[in-house]
Amino acid sequence: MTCPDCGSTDFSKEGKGELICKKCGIVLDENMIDDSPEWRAFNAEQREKKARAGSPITYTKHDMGLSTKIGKGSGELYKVAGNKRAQYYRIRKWHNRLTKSKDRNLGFALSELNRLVSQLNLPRSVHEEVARLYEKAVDKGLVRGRSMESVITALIYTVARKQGTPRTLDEISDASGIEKREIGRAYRYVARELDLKIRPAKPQDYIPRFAGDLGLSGEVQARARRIIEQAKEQDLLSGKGPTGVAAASLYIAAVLEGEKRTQREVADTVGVTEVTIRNRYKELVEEIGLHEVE
DNA sequence: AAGACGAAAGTGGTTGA
DNA sequence: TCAACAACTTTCGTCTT
Repeated sequence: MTCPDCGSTDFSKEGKGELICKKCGIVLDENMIDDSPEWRAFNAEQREKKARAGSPITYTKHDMGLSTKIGKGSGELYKVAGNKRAQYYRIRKWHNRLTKSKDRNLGFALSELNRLVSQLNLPRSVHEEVARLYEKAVDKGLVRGRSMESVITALIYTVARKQGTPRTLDEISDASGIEKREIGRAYRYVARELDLKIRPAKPQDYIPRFAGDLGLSGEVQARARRIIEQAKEQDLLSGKGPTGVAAASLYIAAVLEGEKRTQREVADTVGVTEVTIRNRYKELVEEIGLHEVE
């Protein structure tokens, strides 16, 4: 940022809550929120002690921010009696080997997970859960013979759906660059092995996101939800793709609420074709008396 | 001219023998 | 492993606004 007055880039936070240009003295911002701690520390030890928040324990860091080591450096083990020493060395060697290879795997996989989560705009809870399950999958040796990426993407697919923020296979495939077929395979395999109960995605879960993408109001969303509810009561949805249903109900709701979008617009953002929208839409209009349009 | 509609043929995935 | 099947897509011609 540059000073609008003199073009200088040199600023100081004079006192608290004000941003001042060092060259011409103009006050650029006031009433800023002061996020520095209210306590003072005079050395590293005090800082450590007074800080109330450290980095949280998290599965998204491969060692949860903590890791185990047996004996620090070379000196530590001399405290152990001579005859046991060789044994401890061996234990340490293997411990290191095991955790190193697992760490490398996890480190790489989790950075990929990071990338995908942010690209797909998934909530933190999904991120955590996937990281947790991935570690479990590694421990069970499920990644062998499959690429880490495919397992990660499969888990994202599963968890996102389970937590009510589903992403379509297409979206995940686009973001990860992995074939839908491959994701599907890994997904079934992992779900079976890890004993994840998965139910088909609910059309409702797609509503908020796609409505947002289409710039539709809350009324339209509520309307779309009601349409889906009615359709479900009449058993119109079994076997139908949830995205198609979501798309059609959004389309109808938008028309009814006077915020019409074209079938093409809806189809493109949801990722189905106009034809599918039309088919669902026809069924819905027929079966539920939706003639309050005029 | 753009959007909506629908028929027909093609595709990928599930199911049941 | 194979064939049958339903859902969905692609393509394209026609109708409506």
